[in-house]
Amino acid sequence: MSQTGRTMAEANDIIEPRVSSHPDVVGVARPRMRDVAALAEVGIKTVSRVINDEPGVSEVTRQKVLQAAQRLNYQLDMAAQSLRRAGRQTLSIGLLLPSVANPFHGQIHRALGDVLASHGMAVLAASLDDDAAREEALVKAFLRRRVDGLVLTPVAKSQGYLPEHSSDLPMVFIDREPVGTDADAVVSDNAAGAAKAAAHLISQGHTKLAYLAGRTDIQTARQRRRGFTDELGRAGISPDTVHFLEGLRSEESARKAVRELLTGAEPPTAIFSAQILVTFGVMRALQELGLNRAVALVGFGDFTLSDMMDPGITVVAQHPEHIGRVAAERILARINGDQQEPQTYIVPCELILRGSGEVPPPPPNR
Amino acid sequence: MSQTGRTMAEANDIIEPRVSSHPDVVGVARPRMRDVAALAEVGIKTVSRVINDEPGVSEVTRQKVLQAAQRLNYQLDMAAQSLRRAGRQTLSIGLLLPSVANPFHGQIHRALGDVLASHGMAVLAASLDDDAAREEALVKAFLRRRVDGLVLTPVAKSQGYLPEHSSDLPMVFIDREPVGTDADAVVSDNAAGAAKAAAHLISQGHTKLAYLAGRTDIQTARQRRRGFTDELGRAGISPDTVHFLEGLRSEESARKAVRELLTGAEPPTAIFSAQILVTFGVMRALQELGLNRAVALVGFGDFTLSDMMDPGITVVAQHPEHIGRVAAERILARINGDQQEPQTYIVPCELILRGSGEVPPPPPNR
DNA sequence: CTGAAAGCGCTAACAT
DNA sequence: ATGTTAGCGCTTTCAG
Repeated sequence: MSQTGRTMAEANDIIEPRVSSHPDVVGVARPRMRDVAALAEVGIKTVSRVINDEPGVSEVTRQKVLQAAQRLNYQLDMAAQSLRRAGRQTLSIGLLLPSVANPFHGQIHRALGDVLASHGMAVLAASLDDDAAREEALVKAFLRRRVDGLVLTPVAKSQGYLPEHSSDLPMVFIDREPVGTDADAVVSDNAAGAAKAAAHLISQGHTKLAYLAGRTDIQTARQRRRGFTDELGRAGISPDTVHFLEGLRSEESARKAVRELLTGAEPPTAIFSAQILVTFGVMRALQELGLNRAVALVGFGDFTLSDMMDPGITVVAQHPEHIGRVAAERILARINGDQQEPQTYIVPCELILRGSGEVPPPPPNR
Repeated sequence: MSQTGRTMAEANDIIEPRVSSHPDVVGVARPRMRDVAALAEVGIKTVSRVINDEPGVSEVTRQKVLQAAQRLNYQLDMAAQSLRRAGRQTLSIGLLLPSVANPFHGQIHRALGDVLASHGMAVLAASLDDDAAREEALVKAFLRRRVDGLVLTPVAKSQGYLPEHSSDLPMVFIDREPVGTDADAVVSDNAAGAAKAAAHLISQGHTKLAYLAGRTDIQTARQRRRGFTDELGRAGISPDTVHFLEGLRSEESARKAVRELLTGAEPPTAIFSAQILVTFGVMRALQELGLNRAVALVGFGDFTLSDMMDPGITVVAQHPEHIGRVAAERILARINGDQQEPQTYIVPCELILRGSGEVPPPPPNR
């Protein structure tokens, strides 16, 4: 009655602490199922059944195994498990964000992580920094780790670098839609949000508007611009009377641009900022010029303390928790075999009035 | 000359696309080293050598293998690799934070992730929400995934739940020191930072101070309080003249507390807030009471737009990037076998003057 | 209800 | 320089 080459008596008496093979590290190697089986005096498969909550084990045996596992502080090795298991899932997904330090994406991460954690799934997170080369490298790194799925904010112009059979790998794009690949996407309703901002400013009586934005090469920026200009059209405002200042890559460049805009000819009476850093730059410029209560401002993207500004900043708020939650649901569905046609899920934006967007235009006289 | 039971000719001609065993998923299973070996007409070990950049392969063979790998879009399976490889490392670490949505911890995450990524290591991140039960559960989940190390912000009163041989698992605590476990820690110099704040307010002539804080049961809060009171002692200010309001668990409770404080008897002329949400509450209360330019404020913890407030908020800034970087270096060192005595690494704080801390006390007359 | 044997994809150790 | 074999810790398959 030998068990894996060791009698039961031996199993109880002789504990051979395998020395860790780690360089410079002395210590006892972590126990394996064999060790638990030996201690519980059962076969290894019975341990496997107990650990995995499979049926077909008597309660007595179960308890014996659980006690042995506890005594040895046994922890299943999921890597080994997933190597053999049907489906071969690793119960992990890869998350690629512009930066985990960015509050907007941090909130997405949080919501997504919570949903996935409740399904026993782990999240591997990495920051891209709008670096297309990194995007490709990190996707490959995640593939080597055999993640069950990928959730990413694409920065590369195209996701054509993905292996042809990428359809095998569940993927959900967030914030931006993919290019050159067909996959689910979860995005804000950028066009409608920007349109709401335009409509709001127009409803306050403004006609001399300015549209300020950052990068123009990303989809979200184009959608916001389209929503804004479409609304101008609906309101019968000629785009010629609107200042479009784009390509503002930093808070500082936005600040300078606004200073020039407002001290130049035909200054606008209301500003829409399509990007959060641009919004910060606009706020600075208005404050410096003492125009914060004289020029209206609506910003795309909410932020902490927006209501503490003078005046409070009216924004088009995105809902990162919502985006994260939907992305989590989609990736889970795909992992579980959902084969429906890839689809883009649109999360609505919300116009939040706080004062800056309700600054009226100056009286028409003179 | 058979290769894994298949002749070379067959290897080239017959491609047997194993069907994915995934439920409802049709598709070709990802290629293994065997497949690459067959295509390149070499042994599997040669493929292993090439893929892992091991020496002892002729350039010609190398190229043959690389081409085959590329053609099949081969990606190494790191899980299988780590199962057999010496050292058995998974090249991943677990990161446990209060919340990945918290900007302070997001910045730590970012810095840590960058350093680790440059060493080919992945980061599994999870949010704890100050839930001790979650801490333990998530640590175990990470252990099952065989992370090479753990970086965590402890919330449990003690880390005694860790397996006895936890010394085998490299661990670095951040923001707070561990209890009941001996491990490296990387923390802000909370005491010195709070002392700087106190010294600054006192140097501005304030003697009627208030100390507001959140939870009192965490180490960082106690250290800040100690630093603050120690400085009072050095300056010869009796703690009896100082209001200590602690246990303010939210921005709102801080706001209310400050309103009562300032409308009550013996109002302070300067406030130190030991926690960022408390700082926000204080700012709100001061603004509501119209006292933002009349009562001095120094807050512990920097935040976006702090300089845009009226007045700018003087803060004791922590350096999350620095904390993250040091934590990454420590966990890497430990993983690589560093056996030195566990140590606490203290990252200095910086007092940043922006106006609110430089509000002078009211003139003594009356 | 239980367990022995085979094998997941890979690398270590040892051939050749 | 290259290949063969065993085995990492686990689950599958199949036999009791």
